[in-house]
Amino acid sequence: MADTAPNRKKNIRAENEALILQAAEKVFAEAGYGGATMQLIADVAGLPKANLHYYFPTKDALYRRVVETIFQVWLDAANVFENSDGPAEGIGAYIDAKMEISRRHPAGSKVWASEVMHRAPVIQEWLESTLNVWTDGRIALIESWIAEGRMDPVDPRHLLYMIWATTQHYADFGHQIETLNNGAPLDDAQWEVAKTNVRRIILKGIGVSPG
Amino acid sequence: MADTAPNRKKNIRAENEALILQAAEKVFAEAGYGGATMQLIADVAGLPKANLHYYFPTKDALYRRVVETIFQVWLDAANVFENSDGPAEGIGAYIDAKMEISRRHPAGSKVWASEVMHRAPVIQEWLESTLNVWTDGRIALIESWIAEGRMDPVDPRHLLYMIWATTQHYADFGHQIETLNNGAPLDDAQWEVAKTNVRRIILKGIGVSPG
DNA sequence: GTTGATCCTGACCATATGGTCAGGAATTCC
DNA sequence: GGAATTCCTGACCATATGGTCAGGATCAAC
Repeated sequence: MADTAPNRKKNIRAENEALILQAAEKVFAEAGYGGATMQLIADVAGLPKANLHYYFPTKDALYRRVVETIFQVWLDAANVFENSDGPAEGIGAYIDAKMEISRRHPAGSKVWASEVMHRAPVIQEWLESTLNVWTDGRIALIESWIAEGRMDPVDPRHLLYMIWATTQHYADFGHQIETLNNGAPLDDAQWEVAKTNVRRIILKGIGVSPG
Repeated sequence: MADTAPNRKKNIRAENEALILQAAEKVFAEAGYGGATMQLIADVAGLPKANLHYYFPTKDALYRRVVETIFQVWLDAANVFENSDGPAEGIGAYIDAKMEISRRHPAGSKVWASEVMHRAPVIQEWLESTLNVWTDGRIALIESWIAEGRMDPVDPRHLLYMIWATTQHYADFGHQIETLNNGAPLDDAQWEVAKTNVRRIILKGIGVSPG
């Protein structure tokens, strides 16, 4: 109680924007863009609807900000790949990072999935530029590993798709997984099993012994 | 032109329902339940909106019928597993079948994904019963293969998740894949590469030599 | 060609939703 | 303490959407 009072009005804007963005991410994830309502987001954030429009002029603007936030998370994880020494470390760590995102940031993953399923009205440009470049870079890296005989000659592109698909599945289809787990979310041990299985099957599948 | 005229009014109901269901699946897939409008579905189907309500009383009823159709497709593919002789054939054929569905029925896959992401308002009961039973059965089968030493001792549940995730990814994230393929859908050869890679990596990953 | 059944649809309605705005409350700064 | 700035919000509006309905068209059967 000694550190909330002092900031009053100082970063009140930042705080409220964060509050709204968090609520919005949750609602957009659970209802989709079309199903989400400003009123519901306001309720989740615990603010009057008019207040949302004070910070974010339109629903679209709010949605865009939510999606932008998700890019950042995605990019952060993507960089694990960069500073790696080889397939075992690079791909293994990337899988771990993406599994961790699915666990800690499931709503973001769902918003991304929803966005792409709806033909990426907001991130299309980003897909064509940043993601495309990133993917090509990673493909080149994987091809060099293949050329050096450090892994099987699989198609790098489809390997990436498999990693994305499998890791994001734990977020996007979390409800289905929960249902098949007697209605309970995966606990720590179960997440560990999931992560280990994904890493092991993929790494062995491409001829890499886990390092 | 000799066989459409005679049936007039005969199975006109069946024909129109099919037409509407097809349009609805497409629209629900692209816009989500909340974003889809009866008007747009009507436009896609080429019928007046009021006509939709003649065949389907509410948007919800129409959506349910669409989702039910998708179950059927899913179940048909699931049975490939049943009549198999071992992991190489059973899992390999299952992967092929699911890849084929992603290719031929992408809208259905998206509707399914959307439904699950929104906490399965329609199919929850089905997830808890049919899917749960099916999954347990397949897990038991895989465990028997493991016990017989015909594949590595992986966690069968997470293996299934990986297969679902990877194969459905080609439908649900089809737009992203298309964008990363210079804006063009995968052609026949590319689909073959995708299928082969998925099958090979997973089968090798679980210690099965493709049979 | 009349009857009964099914199919079709333009016009209409009630509601929900995104968005606006005028006026007021806090807070900071001098 | 008062001026300037930022923040807040209840009440309101225009529009879009799901859904209704009365009346008409079409068709098989006889």
